[in-house]
Amino acid sequence: MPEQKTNSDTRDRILDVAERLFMENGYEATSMRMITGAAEVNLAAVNYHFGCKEALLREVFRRRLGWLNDNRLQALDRLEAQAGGGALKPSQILEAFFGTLLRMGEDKTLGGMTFLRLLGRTLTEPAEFIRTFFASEYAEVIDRYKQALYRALPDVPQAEIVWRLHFMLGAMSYAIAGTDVLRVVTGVEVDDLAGERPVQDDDTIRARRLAQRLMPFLLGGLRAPLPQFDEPAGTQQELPSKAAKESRPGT
Amino acid sequence: MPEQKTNSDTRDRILDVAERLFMENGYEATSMRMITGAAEVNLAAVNYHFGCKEALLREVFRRRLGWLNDNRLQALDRLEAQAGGGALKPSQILEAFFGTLLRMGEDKTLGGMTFLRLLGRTLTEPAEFIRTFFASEYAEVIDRYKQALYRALPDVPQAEIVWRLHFMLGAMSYAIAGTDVLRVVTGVEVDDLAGERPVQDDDTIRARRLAQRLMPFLLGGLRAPLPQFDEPAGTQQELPSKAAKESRPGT
DNA sequence: GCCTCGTTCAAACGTTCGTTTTAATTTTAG
DNA sequence: CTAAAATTAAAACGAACGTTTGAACGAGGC
Repeated sequence: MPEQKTNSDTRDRILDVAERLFMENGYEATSMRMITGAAEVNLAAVNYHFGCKEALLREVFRRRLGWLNDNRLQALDRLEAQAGGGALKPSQILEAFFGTLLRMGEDKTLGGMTFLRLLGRTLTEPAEFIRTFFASEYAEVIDRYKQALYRALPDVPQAEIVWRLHFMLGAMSYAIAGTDVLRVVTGVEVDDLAGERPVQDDDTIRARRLAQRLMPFLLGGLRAPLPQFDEPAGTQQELPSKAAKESRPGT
Repeated sequence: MPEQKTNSDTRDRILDVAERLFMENGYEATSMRMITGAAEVNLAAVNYHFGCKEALLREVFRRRLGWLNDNRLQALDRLEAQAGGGALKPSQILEAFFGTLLRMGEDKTLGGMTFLRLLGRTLTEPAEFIRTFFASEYAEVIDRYKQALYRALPDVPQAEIVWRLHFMLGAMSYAIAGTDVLRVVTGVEVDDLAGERPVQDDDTIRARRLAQRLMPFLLGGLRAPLPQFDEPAGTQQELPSKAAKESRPGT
């Protein structure tokens, strides 16, 4: 019966290798034999320790998402405690949500950029078991942050906030999913551009740079003026009270 | 005279079905037998008409991306002509790039939302042949729009513009990839929120609504204030540092 | 010693994959 | 009309897939 008691390093080696290979090739294109071969364990070890391939993928995520979403909730708790019942600033909320994630990319013991890229790519996988798994893992944290954003932006229709949360998740996932995706479309390495220091092969620097660039973008999008709907039903109000509506970058 | 069952009928039926199934299941999880079965053609017809499965996927995209990127270039040509050598407004550039795409979602003869969702999901596929194919298909249009953005935002470092272009592509792809992805994370249907009229099953309305909400977000992100870099050894604000590294309490 | 039990191992299971083959059929052209 | 070419049909190919099997291994308690 597959029941783990001891902390066999076989189990962890499988998880580490699977995490990397799922990221590099995707779930379907990564075979059990690729995983067990790279991990130098027997082919049957995966089924013994995890049951089946689907369960292996779930476990790869469970061991990381547990930490991630726990810390996200704790970060939100801290903010709300020190706000003493008042509404939080949108920037605080985004920092707690996205910053916690991006900080995982700096810590190899938390999966580093490998896990972040895997997460970004897997969020678009259409397989049903993946979608339902993510839904259950994310349900609580998304609900808490949604409520926080509702309070932080009382003048913005809630549907609009959900849409923008969606947009932000997309921007983050693509940004995370790697330089790869960008290179596909732009044809260049981001790091090679505009006199920037060549990046050393260090996930810490990569993750920190990404965070520094992503957060302003997300905040700008979140606080953008509301769209004007071309429907007969009335005109929407303008921007939420926040400033920085027409701020041009630079200058 | 026999039926109009010409060869191109078989070819197009395969392409239409493959487009839909690749969108629903992803490339790897869609088998030739699923495609030929749903298209009601013989199994060998795919290999006869397209050569192999990879070439089929490429052809599915080629017939759409050709129109898309041609129109994107034409839209940019029009804008630059009427600007008479001057710089364009960022909103014009985004409208030409993303608006052209989103308008495909309103036109069933151009693939409609099915193709848009497929495109959004496929951009993250890690398979090498897909990446190189997209790189060649997108090379010209991306370069043109990049240059236009450089001129439109002369005070913004070019590396920053490339990053934000990346973020915008990500937000768009996720938004496009469907309500599915959002439902995974939020657990709700977007259309059910905040007193919005339930959407009728009409891709035209869906695509138009998406465009109206996405464009302000993208523009807000593109023009957000530039990030402050903490160049010397980490003197940034002390955010909730990594505490409680291995916590998975309750849940 | 022997027994137990969690783990590893080599081998094989049945299924499905993308592709090819061979023959029949339809379309095209002189 | 006839022959060649184009297209479809049915069956089979070998390879790879996820999974299962049953025996062997190795440490710990009696």
